Amino acid sequence: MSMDKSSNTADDILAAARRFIVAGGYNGFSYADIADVVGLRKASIHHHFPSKVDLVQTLVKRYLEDAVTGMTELERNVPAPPQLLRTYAGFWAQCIEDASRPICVCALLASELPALPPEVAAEVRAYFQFLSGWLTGVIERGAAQGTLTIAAAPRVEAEAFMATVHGAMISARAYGDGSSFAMILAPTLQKLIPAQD
Amino acid sequence: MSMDKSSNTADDILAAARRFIVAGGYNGFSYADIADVVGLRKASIHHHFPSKVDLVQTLVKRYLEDAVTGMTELERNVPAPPQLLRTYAGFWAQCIEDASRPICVCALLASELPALPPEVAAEVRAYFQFLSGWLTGVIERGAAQGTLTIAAAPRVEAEAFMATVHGAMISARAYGDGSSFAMILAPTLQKLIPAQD
DNA sequence: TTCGATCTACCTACTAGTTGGTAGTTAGGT
DNA sequence: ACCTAACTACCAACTAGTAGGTAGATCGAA
Repeated sequence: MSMDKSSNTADDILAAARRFIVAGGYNGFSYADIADVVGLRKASIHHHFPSKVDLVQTLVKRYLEDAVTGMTELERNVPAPPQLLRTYAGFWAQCIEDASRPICVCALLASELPALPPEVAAEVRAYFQFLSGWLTGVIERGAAQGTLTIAAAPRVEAEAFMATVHGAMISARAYGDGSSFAMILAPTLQKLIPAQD
Repeated sequence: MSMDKSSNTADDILAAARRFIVAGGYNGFSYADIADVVGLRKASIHHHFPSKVDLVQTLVKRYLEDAVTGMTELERNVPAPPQLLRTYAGFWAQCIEDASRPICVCALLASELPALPPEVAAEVRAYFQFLSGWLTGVIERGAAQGTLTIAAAPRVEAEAFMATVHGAMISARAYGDGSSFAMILAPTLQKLIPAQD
C-alpha cells in the first residue's frame, strides 16, 4: 500500500501553518501551536520540517507552485482577458467571504518582509513577480484584442490591479466585512472592462 | 524650568517601536529590542509603558491623531480635491522613496489583525474608518465640483483608492523598489483627475 | 533655609512561561 | 536489519512582566 509518496502529516502541518500565518504572520505562531492543532508533539514537527525557515519556505514555494498551475489551468478554461480578471477577483472574493482564505499568504508576508528570513523573503518576491507577470500578460493581450481598456502601460495597469486586490484584502480584514472586497474591486474591473451594452 | 510636560524619552520609545513595527509587525519586536536602541534597560520601558498593549495602543492612537490633524491642515492649505489626492499620494511616495516611513503602520497591523490584542485592533479599525471617511468626503466634493471623474459611488471610489495605496506600499516593499509606489498610483490618479489640456 | 516627603526616571535582579531546536528512544512496517 | 514517524526529555535563549532599590529633582512646611 502507501501510494502517497509522503504521508499526509506533512500536508496537515503545512495547512495548519498556513492558517496561523494568514492570521498573524511569520512571528504569529510557534511549533507548539502547530503541534497542538495537528495532534503531534513539538519534536515531531521538527522531524518533518527541521527548522521554521524550512517549514515556511516550502509553504510559500508550494503556494507559488499552486498559483502557477492554477493560472495555467484557468487560462486554458477561460481564455478571454476580461473573464480572466473577473474570475481571479471572484476567486478571492469567495475565499474572503467564506473565510477559508481570508488573505493572500504572500501579501501578508510581503508587508513584514524586512523581518523575514532571507530564504522566505526570496520566495515571497518570486510570487509577486509571477503574479505581476501573469497579470501583465493578460492585460497586454486584452488591450491588443480591444477587450480591455487601459490608460497606462500593461505592466503598470497590472501592478495597479494587483495592488488594489491586496489592499482590498487588508481593508476587508480591517472592517471585518468580507463583502467589502468585492465592493472595492467592482469599479476597478469596470474601468478595465468596456461596457457590454 | 521643565516646560515639556513629559520627557521625550517616551517619544523616543514610541519612535523606536514604530520603526520595529513597520519592519515586522506586532510580534516582530520585544521590549529588549526597544531598550537596546533607546539606550535604557528593559524595566525602564515598562516604567513608561506598563505593557506592550499600552505601548502599541498609544502608538496607533497617536498615529491616528496625527493623521487627523495632518488631513485637517492639508485641507486648509490645499482645498482642491484633485490636489488633495495628489498630495496625499505624493506624501507616501516621498516617505517610501526615502525609506523614512516605508509602509503605513495601520496597513501593516490590519494585515495581521486577528492576531492583535483587541485594544490595538480597535485602534487600527478606527484609522481605516477615518481615512476612508476623509477620502470619501474629498471625492464626493470633487465629483460635485466636476474636478474629479468617478465611475462609482464616492464611498466605493474612496475605498478603492485607499486599497490601491496600501497595496502599492506592499508591492514596493516586495520589489524592494520605492519608486514602484508612485508608478502604481499614477494611473489611479489619472483616472480620477480629468485631463487638463 | 533647611528638612523631610514625594515623585520621576532609571537601575539590578528576578520570575514563569515560551521559543526554536536537539538527543536519544521506541513502535511498527518493509 | 533498516527506516519512518512518532515519542520523552531536555536545552539555551528569549518573552513580557514584576519586585525592590537608588539617585536626583521638586515640593511644602517649620
